[in-house]
Formats: sequence, structure tokens, C-alpha cells
Amino acid sequence: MSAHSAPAQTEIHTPAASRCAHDFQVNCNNCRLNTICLPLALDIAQVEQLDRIIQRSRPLQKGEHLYRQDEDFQSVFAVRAGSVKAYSITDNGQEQVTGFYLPGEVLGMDGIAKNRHASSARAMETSSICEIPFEKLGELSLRIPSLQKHFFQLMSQEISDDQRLLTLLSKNSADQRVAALLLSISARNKRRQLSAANFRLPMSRTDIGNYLGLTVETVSRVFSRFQKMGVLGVDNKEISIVDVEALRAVADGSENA
Amino acid sequence: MSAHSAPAQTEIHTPAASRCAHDFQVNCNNCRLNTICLPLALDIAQVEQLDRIIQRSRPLQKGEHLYRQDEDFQSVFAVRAGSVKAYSITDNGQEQVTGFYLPGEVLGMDGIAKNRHASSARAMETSSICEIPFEKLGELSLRIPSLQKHFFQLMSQEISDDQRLLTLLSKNSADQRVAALLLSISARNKRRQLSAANFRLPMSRTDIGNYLGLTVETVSRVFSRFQKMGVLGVDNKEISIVDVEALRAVADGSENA
DNA sequence: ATTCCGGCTTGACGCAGGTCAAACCGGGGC
DNA sequence: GCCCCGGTTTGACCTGCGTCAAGCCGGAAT
Repeated sequence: MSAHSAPAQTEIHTPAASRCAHDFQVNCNNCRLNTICLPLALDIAQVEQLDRIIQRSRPLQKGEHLYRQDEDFQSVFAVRAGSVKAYSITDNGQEQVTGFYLPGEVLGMDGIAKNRHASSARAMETSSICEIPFEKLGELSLRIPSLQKHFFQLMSQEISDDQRLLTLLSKNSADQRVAALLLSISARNKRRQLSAANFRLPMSRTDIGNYLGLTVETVSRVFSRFQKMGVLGVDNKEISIVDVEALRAVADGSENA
Repeated sequence: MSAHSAPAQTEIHTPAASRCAHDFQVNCNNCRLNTICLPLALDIAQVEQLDRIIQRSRPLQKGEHLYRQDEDFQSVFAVRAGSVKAYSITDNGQEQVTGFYLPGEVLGMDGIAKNRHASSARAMETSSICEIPFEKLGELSLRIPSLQKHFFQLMSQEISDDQRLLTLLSKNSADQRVAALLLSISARNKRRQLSAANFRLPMSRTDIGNYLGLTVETVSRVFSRFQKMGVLGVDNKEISIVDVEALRAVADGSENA
């Protein structure tokens, strides 16, 4: 294992959560992710109201489900620590990974429309999750306009993200897709004050392939190629971005190869 | 021109709109699309409140823009008649059609997150549009809980739709993609009490290809193939679905060819 | 230490769909 | 009528990625 595995590991022990493994008393005000998952516009009293409806259950083990497709929709979820993948299965049985969710990110909003989850979500590693009952969130939003706005924005962001992914899938080569995913994860790590250059991918090659519309083999080959090109350091799931500029160039198709 | 062009043409003259070409007094209560674009849960008085904030401008001509990427976001839009395509252009200049919007459907919600439109929208034919100022909609939603819920649902539906499209792009063949699009349009026509079997495609082959992540040539070839197979009747943009079951079989990959 | 097993890598080969090029078709302007 | 022009179709060829198959690597169980 390489040197940067240690910082990556701390992901699942945020300051708040690590004070005690069974500390379910963590609240939004002392959560270091609150600038990411919460509206900045809320004052302390409002955050406390929100806090009161949020449920924090025991950590999920790797592989456990947060919710399953077609189950009744009750809540949306925020990742506090760890990571989660969302995926859906179509009528004819094909599985599609629709998103990877890292700490501070919110998932489950696709269930609102039909009051049934349109996808399943499972932990890719041991994870702590905040459950936000949607009925109550709606009520609270009626009294806190900025909260309503924040949720409209969150959902809108999810739409934009999906549309960017759409473009990626329909227009870009395997190299570009993988490069874009790595840059996305890098940026999201950076937002959480983690290293943008060195990190551990929580998902398998298979998941990456499924998400990006590629086979495992292709994903693996791309990683190898990037490594050979001196753009990436790859040690199984440990990734280090050696040449960000080159990676960006690949991502938007302007490399001179 | 074939026999079914007439009903298709009436699309741009809804009962409400056709009373007078410049009748901007149309309102939600007498709009025959209100069960599609409006919450069923609103009572007459509430619909009137909503009605008061909705703006109906002169019809858009083919090719005119409803809004442009990166412009300030002010409103979401509902298609009353005609049809609209939404598309975005990435940093490196590639265009991606992100959706086709038919009467009763709402677009523009991807602009909420950043308060700037994340995509552009232009009329694919002469179209009437309802503009719904988002600021006011938010305020009204605070007073009409079912309206707030409806908009959460609308946005959630858009997320689900995008995710289904994602799966289509990442897992399905050209034949499957085109078949799925045709079935989608057919179903949406049916919902508006129009023929599910015979209709006029408002978009070009190029747009279809762009939307589905295919080239024009491939789209054209698929149409030809479907026609040869006796699944479809194709006369330029006039489509008739001859064998729905076969088309469904193609769409979910269970055809025995 | 040995085996097992799931995830990852690498190679050889084939095909669906992209690319390039040419021709067609239908509507609008003159 | 004629020409023009954008959209569409069709064909011939090429390639990126999927498929199939084999081998590798590392952690868990015994």
C-alpha cells in the first residue's frame, strides 16, 4: 500500500464521527460538511430545526443497502462519511450505475416523483449517513424559504450533473470519460479539503465501467495507458494524478496524441 | 403529404389558443393540458393564483430561442403548443441535445442551481409557451404546499428521465435507442389524446442522432431498416408505427433477429 | 503455508457504428 | 419552369471498443 492510503482512510472518521464510534448525537452545526450539504443561508436556529428532523442511524457496512429500487420513498439521504453508489435496473434486467456519492452529497431525490425509489443505493465502504424524511423536509421548507430554495437548487444541480454525464457518454471516448471521472472525484475531494492529487477510489473497476458505459477491460486498459503516459500513478484503487494538465487535456479532447 | 399530417398540424392550435391567434388571455383553467403540466391537487382558486404569475408571450417561430445557456435564470417554461429542444454546449464546443419537450411538459429547471441557464432551448416549430417566473413560483409554493410538492415531483421526474436516458446511451444499441425514442414520443402523444401510432416528428434526424449519441447516418439507416422490417412506416418526418409489439421487442432487446 | 476466489490486467480478434463521399429529395425563391 | 440548399439516404471503408480467453495479484479462510 502506498503512502497516501492513510489520509484516504480518515475519510470514514470525520472529526465529528470519530469522537465516538456510536455518537449519534452529531448535529449539523458541528458537522464539518455543513457548508457543502447545507444552505449557507440558514441561521443557527434554522439549522437546529432542520437538525431535529434528521435521523442518523448506525454506520452502514460495505455492501449494505440504503434503499432499494421500487421501495416506498420516505427520505433523501446525505452522505456524512464513506461513499455510496446509486444504480438502477431496467425492465430487461440491465444494471446502470447512475451516480457515486461522497461525503456532503445528497442522494435519493429521484424517488420523489413517484413516491417510490427509482434506483437502489448501496455503501461502497463503511459509511455514515444522514436520513432526511422528505415529508418533514417539505413542511419545514414552507416555513424556511431559503431551505426550500436550497432543495430546489440541489435537485437542479442533480439534473445538470446528469446532463453533463449524458454528454460525456454520448460524445466522448473511453479515455475522455475516465479522465473526466477522475477529475470530478479529484475536485470533490478538494472541496472537502482532501488531496486533489492522491486519493483512493472507493468503487471497483466494474462500477466505473458501468457508470461510464464501458467494459471493465476497457477501464483497466485506460488506467494502464494513463500510467504509461506518465499522467497517472495507479496502484489498484490508490490513484495519484501526476500531470493534472495532461489529464485535463485528455478530458476535453485536446491532447496531441 | 400523408393523411395523418392534419391531426399533427392541429397541435399548434389548441382549442384555447385557436380561438384567436393573439389571444394571450388563455388561462390554466381552460387549458386542455392542465392535467399534464399542473398539479391535479390544486383547487380552482389556487390555479387562479398560479395563473396570475404565468406569462404568455407571442408564439415563438421555428428556430427562435426560449433562453440561452449562461443567461440569467428567471423562469421555467411550459410548452403549450409546438415543441422545443434543449441543448447544451460544453467548454470544448460539443453540442448535446438534452431533451425534447412536447405540449404539457416543463423545461428550464436545470437553471435553478446556479441561477444561470445550464442549457439553451429553441423552438423546433412554431410554439406557444407559458413562462413561469421562478421567484414568484417559489413564493407561491410557500403558501400552496401541494404546489411545492408538485414542483419537487416535476424536478424529480426530470432526474429520473435523465437517468433512464443515461442507461439507454450507455447500454443499448442504435436500434434500441431509436426504438425507445419513438415509443417515448408515441406514449407522450397518447397522453395528449393524439394518435400513438401516427405522428410527425418535430425534430431533424441530426437532432435525434445528437440526442441519442448517434450520427445522422446511423439514425437514417435504423429508420430504413425498421421500415424494411415492416415495423415502421417512414415518410420523412411522418412516422407510423406499424407493429408496436415488434418495436417494443427491439427496444428491450428481445427481438429474435 | 496453501488454496480459493473475486477483482484486475493483458492479449487477440471481430463487429457495430463512425467517417467519408456521393447522390437524392422536396420546398422556397426567382 | 428552374435552381439552390438543407436535410436525408445509401454505400464503402475503417476503427474503438466489446468479447472471449487466459493469467495475475492479494486478501481471507483453513
